[in-house]
Amino acid sequence: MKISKPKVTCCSPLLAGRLTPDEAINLAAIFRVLGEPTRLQMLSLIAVQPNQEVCACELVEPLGLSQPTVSHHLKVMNEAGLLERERRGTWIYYRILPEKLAMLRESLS
Amino acid sequence: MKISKPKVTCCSPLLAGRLTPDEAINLAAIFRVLGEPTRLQMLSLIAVQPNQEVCACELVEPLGLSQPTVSHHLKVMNEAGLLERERRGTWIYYRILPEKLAMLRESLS
DNA sequence: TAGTTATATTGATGTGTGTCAATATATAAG
DNA sequence: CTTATATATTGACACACATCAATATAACTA
Repeated sequence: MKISKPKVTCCSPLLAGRLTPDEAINLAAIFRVLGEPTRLQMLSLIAVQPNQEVCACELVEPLGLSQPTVSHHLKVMNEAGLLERERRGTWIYYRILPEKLAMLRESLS
Repeated sequence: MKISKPKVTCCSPLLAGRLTPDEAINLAAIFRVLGEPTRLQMLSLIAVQPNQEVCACELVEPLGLSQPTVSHHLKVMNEAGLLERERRGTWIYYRILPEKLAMLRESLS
């Protein structure tokens, strides 16, 4: 029996053939996550960190949003496969998953 | 005086530096357009046409949506710079603007 | 155990938008 | 001008979701 589920396979190329409804739903879900200015800013903030990661608390002040809102966006991007999270003590650090971005790039080709 | 406005310049690379709020808003607006399953299906339907174009009426039946809804999505994608439109008699034909997709690909790198 | 800090969840609220029926507009042909 | 077809607009409705305050949970420390 198969246990591991493929996390980074969702998108057949957009222009290569007619998308099935399921493919369209899955791909659109990821684009919708990127369709929020706040989340794009969070991604760019993570990307400019020297160690390519950031803890949730470090995002609240530069974004000017409440802690629950930041937590919500991080959860959304994590569940979409755009961010991975690692707990270290009290803090939780988030990193961008470049494979997911690469996959999105392919879907636009 | 300059008349033409640059249609295909909106997105600085997402991970190359901290996005300004304006950049984030502009880029997110395009991703939000792609964040709709119906619109992705429309793009893929256009892409598989032999002449890479389609008239609005040809989309209603395969999508199973009303004519106003199809018209609405076409307008959204046209205003986002993803589709160009050309009137030929009674019909209006839509084509994908590959430059826009290329620009989006770059923004994900 | 209690206290402190980081993160998550809940509930409420306002805004955005996908969808349709009905209607309007545009173009071409008699 | 009238008719027919293609496309756009309007208005209404339902649903999704970004946001916050309040609260809960988790992890560390004393």
